[in-house]
Amino acid sequence: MNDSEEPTSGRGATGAGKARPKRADARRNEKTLLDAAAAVFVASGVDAPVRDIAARAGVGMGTIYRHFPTRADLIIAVYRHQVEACAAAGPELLAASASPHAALAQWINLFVDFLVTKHGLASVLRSDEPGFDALHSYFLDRLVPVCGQLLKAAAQAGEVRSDLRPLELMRGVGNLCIGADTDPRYDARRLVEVLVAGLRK
Amino acid sequence: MNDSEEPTSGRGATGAGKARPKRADARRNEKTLLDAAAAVFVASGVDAPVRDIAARAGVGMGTIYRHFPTRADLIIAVYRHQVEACAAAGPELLAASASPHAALAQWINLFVDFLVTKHGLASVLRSDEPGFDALHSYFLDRLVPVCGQLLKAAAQAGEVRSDLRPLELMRGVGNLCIGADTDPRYDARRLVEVLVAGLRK
DNA sequence: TAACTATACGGAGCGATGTTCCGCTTCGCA
DNA sequence: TGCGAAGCGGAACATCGCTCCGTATAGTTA
Repeated sequence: MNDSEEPTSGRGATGAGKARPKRADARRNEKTLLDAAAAVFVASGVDAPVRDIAARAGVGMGTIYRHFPTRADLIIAVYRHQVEACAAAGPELLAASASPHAALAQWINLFVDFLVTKHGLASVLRSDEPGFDALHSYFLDRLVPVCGQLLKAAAQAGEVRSDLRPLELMRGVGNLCIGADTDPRYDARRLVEVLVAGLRK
Repeated sequence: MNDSEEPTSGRGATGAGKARPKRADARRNEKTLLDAAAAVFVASGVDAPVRDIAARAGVGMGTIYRHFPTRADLIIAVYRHQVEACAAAGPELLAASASPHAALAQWINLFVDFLVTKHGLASVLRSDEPGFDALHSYFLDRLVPVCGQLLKAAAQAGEVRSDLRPLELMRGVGNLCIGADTDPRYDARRLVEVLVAGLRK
């Protein structure tokens, strides 16, 4: 596919005309912005103000918003690689593991580790906050099918109940991870483990 | 206890001097504000702007903030009765039910019903949002002990695993309820049910 | 090399929101 | 009836996400 970090959707919306390549400074700034955003997210959490990211990258607000139409798009771009990796791990685990339920559990662990290590990502994943639909949708669109595959395999093996949709499971796991990074008394991993245990028939 | 709806903490902070009673108009306004807030919360969700509540009550911003130092304090005051009722239901269920695990499950259902019917309450319950510590703390302080009692009874009866702290269970259940009111595809009740099932030894 | 134009940039500014501040009003007591 | 303290209203402040538009520059072309 297109290997450049494009914000949200393919750009070739209007007809077949091949899109003009971006100017050199624009490409440079996009990279700079992604790096700055990643650094700021680590330092201050995913909720960090857009202004901080712009300042860190040494660019103006306008620049950030031309490259990433929305705060959510920037977050998506920063974590796209890791989400893709997580999605790819699903089938691999299923193939490598003897029991589908074990594969499901391992895959969910992967997802939880990802969420828990990104300060505030889980919080921002919940749909309600306006403007974050794109973020929510991206995660769900990408991961729900994978989860569905694992869940279906486990259900067919008779290992788990079959009345739970992958969407619900994913959102449940995501929700359980909220706040795991700010309160040491709250161990999201363990709760997710309990949830996954509850899946068993 | 003190039957007046006091914002956050007992007011008699400074020494033993008995606090002067509030002026009549102040008491009236407090009631008006609580009613207005409850109505606005139902209509627009718990995230409704403070200005809307002030407008609905026909008072200025200053008035709201003198009675409730923070948006969170107002939310607490509005839902205090129901939270207390939920807390009181714990021991009753434990006494009435044959199996402690069943009592726990029923009690959690009560809590989930409460959360799910208040638009946006669950979202606002997560600690991270600054200024909402009070809300988070109130719910936890009030309900965690009750949950602990039920959990302990169930553990002692050998019905559930004993390595999960009540705080974690409560936060997990609360988190699972986030977004249940905005997305019909997400059934929080069922997920909580799965979680509670996972508690079983 | 020198114009010239599409592209990109910067940051002031807008609208929303939570919260604070302070001059004015009103209650309730003497 | 007067007066001080309690209470009130809402303008104003700080912080957000995001938009707009005048200016700068990359890259092309003569």
